[in-house]
Amino acid sequence: MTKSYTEQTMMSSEPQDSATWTDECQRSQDEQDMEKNNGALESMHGALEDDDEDGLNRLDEDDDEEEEEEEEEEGDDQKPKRRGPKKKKMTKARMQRFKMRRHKANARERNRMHGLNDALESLRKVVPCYSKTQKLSKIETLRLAKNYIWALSEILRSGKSPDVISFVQALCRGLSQPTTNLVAGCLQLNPRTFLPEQTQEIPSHMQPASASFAAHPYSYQTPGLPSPPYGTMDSSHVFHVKPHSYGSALEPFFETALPLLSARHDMVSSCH
DNA sequence: TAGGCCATCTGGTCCT
DNA sequence: AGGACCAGATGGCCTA
Repeated sequence: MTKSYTEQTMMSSEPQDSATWTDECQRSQDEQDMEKNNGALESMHGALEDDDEDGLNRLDEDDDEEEEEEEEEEGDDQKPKRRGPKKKKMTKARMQRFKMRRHKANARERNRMHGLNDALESLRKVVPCYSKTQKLSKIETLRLAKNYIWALSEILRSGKSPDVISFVQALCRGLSQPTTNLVAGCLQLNPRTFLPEQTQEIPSHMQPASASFAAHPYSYQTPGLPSPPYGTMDSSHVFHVKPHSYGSALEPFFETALPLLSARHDMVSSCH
């Protein structure tokens, strides 16, 4: 899995400076002690994932005698008084507990993200163009999945199977150029056959007149996306399509629901 | 080298 | 109180 990567980053990444944390602790001697303890905390990390409570319990006991010092009586009149709840003084034990909580929260967050990524990976597998070597990005996977769902539901709704070009057009709405190429490659279709000739806000292929599908009701709007490729269908891009066999997810679809691929070779040959 | 993508850390918020 | 979820920040890796 990503274990090795995780471990690498765990080892390499220092605890990031957060304003509150560093303000509170200001690199005190305690923190230096804590940094010495980082090794122990790191090794504890594995145990934490197994729901290790021992460390915490021990720390709680350690902290008992210091727990009650709420204080922080800013006797200093020079500084403006701070609003809000008074901050507890960061004792060594409290800091240790804080770090323990953080490590546990980090571990949970990692697990959560891994679960999310697993789900995304399984989504990749049921969406057209699954490839272990050329993985779709997360965002592209979601967009393609949305288009795929829409295209399939449109087929169900209309009761008609669209032509391949229209289907690919529907799949590629709002996708980046590389992903569009990938989808086309999966279908062994030349992207030029379904991409508009000129760049437009609303590509011509998305207009109902040019496609068997009605206009996409939930088409992706690409509102101010940071990177140019998103949502653009500029046919001036160079297409580097490496045709390969259909994705595993697509095969059953075309074999059962869309028996129109027999005409695919005709179309492809007519494109060249 | 810039930009895209990703994993991780972190603090905040909400919920149980 | 603790966990889940979220979004921002950060740094690493990869590619055009």
